Amino acid sequence: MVKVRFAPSPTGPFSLGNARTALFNWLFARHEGGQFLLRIEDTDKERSQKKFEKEIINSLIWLGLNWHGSIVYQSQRLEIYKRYLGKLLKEGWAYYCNCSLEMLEAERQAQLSQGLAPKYSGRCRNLNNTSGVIRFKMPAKIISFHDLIRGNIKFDTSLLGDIVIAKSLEEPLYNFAVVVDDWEMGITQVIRGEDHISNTPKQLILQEVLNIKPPKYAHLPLILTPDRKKLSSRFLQKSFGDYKKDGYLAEAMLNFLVLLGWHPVQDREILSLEEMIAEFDLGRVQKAGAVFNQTKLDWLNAYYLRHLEINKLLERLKPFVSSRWLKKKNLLKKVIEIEKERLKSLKDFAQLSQFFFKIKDYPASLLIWENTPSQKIRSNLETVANFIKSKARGELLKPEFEKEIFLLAQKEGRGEILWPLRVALSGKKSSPGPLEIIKTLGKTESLKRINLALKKLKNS
RNA sequence: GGCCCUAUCGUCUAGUUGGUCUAGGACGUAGCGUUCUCAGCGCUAAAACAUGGGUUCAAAUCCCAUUAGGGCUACCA
Repeated sequence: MVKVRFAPSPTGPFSLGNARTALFNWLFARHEGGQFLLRIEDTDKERSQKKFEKEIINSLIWLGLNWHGSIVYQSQRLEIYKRYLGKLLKEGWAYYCNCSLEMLEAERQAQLSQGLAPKYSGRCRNLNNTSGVIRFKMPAKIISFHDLIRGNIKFDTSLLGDIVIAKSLEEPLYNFAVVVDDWEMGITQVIRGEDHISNTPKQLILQEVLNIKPPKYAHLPLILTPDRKKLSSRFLQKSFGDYKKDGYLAEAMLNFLVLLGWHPVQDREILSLEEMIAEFDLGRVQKAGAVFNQTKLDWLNAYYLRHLEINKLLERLKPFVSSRWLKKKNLLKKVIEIEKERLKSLKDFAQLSQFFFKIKDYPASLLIWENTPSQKIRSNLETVANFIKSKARGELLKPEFEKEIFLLAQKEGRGEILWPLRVALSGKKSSPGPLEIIKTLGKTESLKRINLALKKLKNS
C-alpha cells in the first residue's frame, strides 16, 4: 500500500514550490491507488504560526488536493519522539551537549578559515552530561541510497559531525522527527524538494541505528526564479494564495505546476487532473531545476478562462465584480461571452468590461480614423445612426443587419466607418467589434453613445 | 572552502534499450492572413544538444575531465 505525505512547516508563506511538491505527492498517491497524508511540521515553536498553517490548508483545498484522514501535527506527538530519544540515549547513540552557542560559532569560524568543513568537534561526546541539547553520535561511514529520480547517491557521513537531533527531550528537531514520523505513519515514498538531498544521509543513518526500514526517496528539482535562484517566498512578494486573489484559476495553477519538472508521454500542454493522475510517473520527472515562467502561466490561465462554460465563469467572476453588475445578470452574461477570450485573469474582467455598464469620457480625437477629415467621420457616424434608427429592435440582432453595416463599410471605407463607430460605442482604442457591442447594448443605448460622439466632434 | 545535484532553442520540455534527429512540441518573439482596433484563430520564420577528450561502424543519447549553474553546510524545516 503506497502511503506518501506532504509535510510543510508553517513557518512562512505557502509557496509555489510547496504547492508543486504537494501536487506531485498527491498525483503519485492517486496514480498508485495509495494514500496522501498531510503532516504539519510545527516543531519550531518560535517560527510556527497559525496563519501560515491556514494558508497551507486553504491552498490545498483550493487546488482540490484532498488528504487522507486527519492532519498530523508534530507538536502533538512529543511523547512519541521522547520515546525514541530515550532509546537513543540509553543505547549510547545520543548524548547531552552543553557547549555554548558562542563556543560553537568560534569553532565553526576557525574551521572555515582553515578551509575545513565545519562540524562539531565532539567535545561533549564522552562527558556524560545530564542536560543540554541532544546530539547524535554520528558513525563514520559511506552511506548510499537509490533516489527514484536521480539514481544512486553516495555520502561520507564523517563530514557531518554529531548533529543536534533535539533541543531537549520535549523539543525534537527536523532530521530526527521526520525519521520517527515517516516510520510511525507508515510512509512508503518520500517525495520532496531537492534541497533535502543532503538531509537524506542523516535520516538514513538514524533509521539504521533505530532499526527502521527506510522509505524510498524521490527528490524533485527545485523551482527557480528567472535568475536561476531557489524560488523563495520573497520572489515577487507572492505567496501561493495571492494567485487566487489575482484571478488565477485553480485548474490553470495545477496544469502549470505539473509541467514544471514533468511532462506526459505525448507532448501535450493542457491536462485535466484526471489525465495527470492517469499519466503521472516519477520516472519522467526532470532532474534539473525549472525556471518559473510567468508568461506561460498567464497563457494557461487565459486558456482555461476561454474554455470555461459561461455560467461557471460567472460564478468564478463573482468576487471580482461589483454587486451592481451582478444585478444586471443578463447583460453581465452577454458581456462575459464577448470578453472572455480577452481575459488573462479573472481580475482583468472589471477593467475590460467597464464600458458596457458606463462609458468613460474620451477625447474627440480618438474618434478620428488615421487622417480622415472629421467632417467625413461625422457624416459616416450620422449615416450609421440613421440606419440604426430605421431598424426595429429585433432586427439589430439579425445577421442581415450585420451584413448591411459591412456593405456600408465596404462602400465608405472600413476604417472610416467601423473605427469611429466602435470608439463611439466603447470610448476605447481597443475593444470588441462594434456589432457585438450594439447587440449587447441595444438600440437606445447605442444611439445615445453615437449621439454623444457626434456632439464631441461638433464641439472640437 | 567542503559535500551533493544538474546541464537540449530566451523559458518549459520531446528525446530514456546509441542509428528513423538535416533535433520535435509548447510559451514567448517576428511576419502574414482573418471585416477598423484589441483579443482569438490559422499559417510561416528565427531560435538549442555547454566545452574537450574518449568508447563505437554510429553519440544529444554511454564514460571521463573541464566549465557553468544550483542546493546544503543551524540548538530552521
